[in-house]
Amino acid sequence: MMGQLDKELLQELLNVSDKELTPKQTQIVQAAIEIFSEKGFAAASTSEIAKRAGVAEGTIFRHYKTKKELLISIVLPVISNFAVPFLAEQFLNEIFEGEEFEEMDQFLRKVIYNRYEFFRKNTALLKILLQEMFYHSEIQDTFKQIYMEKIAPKYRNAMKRLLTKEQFESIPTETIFRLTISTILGYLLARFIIVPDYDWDDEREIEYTIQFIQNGIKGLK
Amino acid sequence: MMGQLDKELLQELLNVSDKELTPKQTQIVQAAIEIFSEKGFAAASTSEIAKRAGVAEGTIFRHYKTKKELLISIVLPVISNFAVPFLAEQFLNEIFEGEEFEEMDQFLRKVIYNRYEFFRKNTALLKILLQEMFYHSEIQDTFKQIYMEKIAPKYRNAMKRLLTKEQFESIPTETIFRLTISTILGYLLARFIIVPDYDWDDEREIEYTIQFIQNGIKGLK
DNA sequence: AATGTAAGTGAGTAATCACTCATTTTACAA
DNA sequence: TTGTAAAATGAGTGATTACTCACTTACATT
Repeated sequence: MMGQLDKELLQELLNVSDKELTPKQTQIVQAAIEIFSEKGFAAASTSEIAKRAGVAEGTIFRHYKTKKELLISIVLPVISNFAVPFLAEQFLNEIFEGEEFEEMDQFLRKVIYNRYEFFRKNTALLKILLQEMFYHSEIQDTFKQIYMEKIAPKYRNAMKRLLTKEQFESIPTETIFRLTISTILGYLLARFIIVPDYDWDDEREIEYTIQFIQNGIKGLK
Repeated sequence: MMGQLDKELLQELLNVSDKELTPKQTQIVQAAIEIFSEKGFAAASTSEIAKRAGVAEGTIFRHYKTKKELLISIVLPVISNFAVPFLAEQFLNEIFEGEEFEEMDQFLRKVIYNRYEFFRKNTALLKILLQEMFYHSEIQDTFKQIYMEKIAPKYRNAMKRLLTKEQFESIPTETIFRLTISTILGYLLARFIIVPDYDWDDEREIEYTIQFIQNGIKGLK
């Protein structure tokens, strides 16, 4: 189960604001991720987390004031990583270094394969995020802030390059963003969270998904 | 809050297998829908449900053996109604009575406007379904059964009419279904559950969504 | 080796949980 | 009006919950 967890993201989780975690604290975070993901936050008990972590229940509350604080410390960093294609300068630069021709194709392919790996490595964390975002305002607020400050402006810049002038001026980028993200997330959620046991032909599905988005956007007027 | 609930669906909920519900039982179901939707199943307490329903806590367990049985009795009928455009013969017949030209456009428009109303009237029920499907195998099993027995074959029939022969034979209908449903659900979930307070221009969004899907599919090869 | 500080422990606590059941209330046919 | 079965009640149950705290252990520094 934990073999699936992205080691880099875990590392980041475990070093919130330069603070080193003790070995037992690491065990607590790992156990919490597993159990929150399996049963949901509300149905997960601190006694079960302590048991799976191989730790006394009191140890959890040495490091986290409440069960909710433990959840938040796990989930908030995931949001930033979720949006990383729009945060990292380098990521978009690499796309625009290629030939002008078929830039949208490159953009989509790069984003989808990158986020595919992210979902594959962090399925448990993303399931927790997906579930709990509806019930915790801290998560919603962080999401909105990152969308407004980081994602939306960067995405708008990317679309200015990738769309025709008429399209960029007449169609709201929010709408194009919604259509694109729905299609990509629809694939990744189906692939890793809703029906992971289906016999997926990933390469084929991703190619169809890229074609679908590209032609879908191209035809908008 | 309950004013939003689809009266027909509620009626169906309240008459599971010809069984009439007592007035207090109706109040229990209504309160449970509200509270499950607000806090999630696991975080909802039977005492709070009883309080909001204006009923003694024991009354809940006169009608439902367990809290979970109450949830299941509420959620399972929603799945059938969720899939209704693909179940009702009449629905598809009306679409195919029109001109051959632009049949796909009619199909998408009819499905989207129909499901838009369904989401608008049953937001609370759909939020419960969305949340709890990941944790209760009864819900997952019912979903899979309805998809395999009802939705998939009917959708395949519809696509046989709406796609070119080459497309229908070369592209898996499951993939086309996934791409179409992702886009439609992406819109409806954003519209009613994720950011319902956004200032939505529904007619414009729906038109773009139809264009996007139609051109997206048309370009698949 | 001695000392100080941080980490870890686990029994204990009050609150809340889903659920039970003996009893009362209600609805309606006779 | 009376009899009766179904519906409703709410105090009570044991189990579980998140969280506390007095105490022990581990470990780095001198």
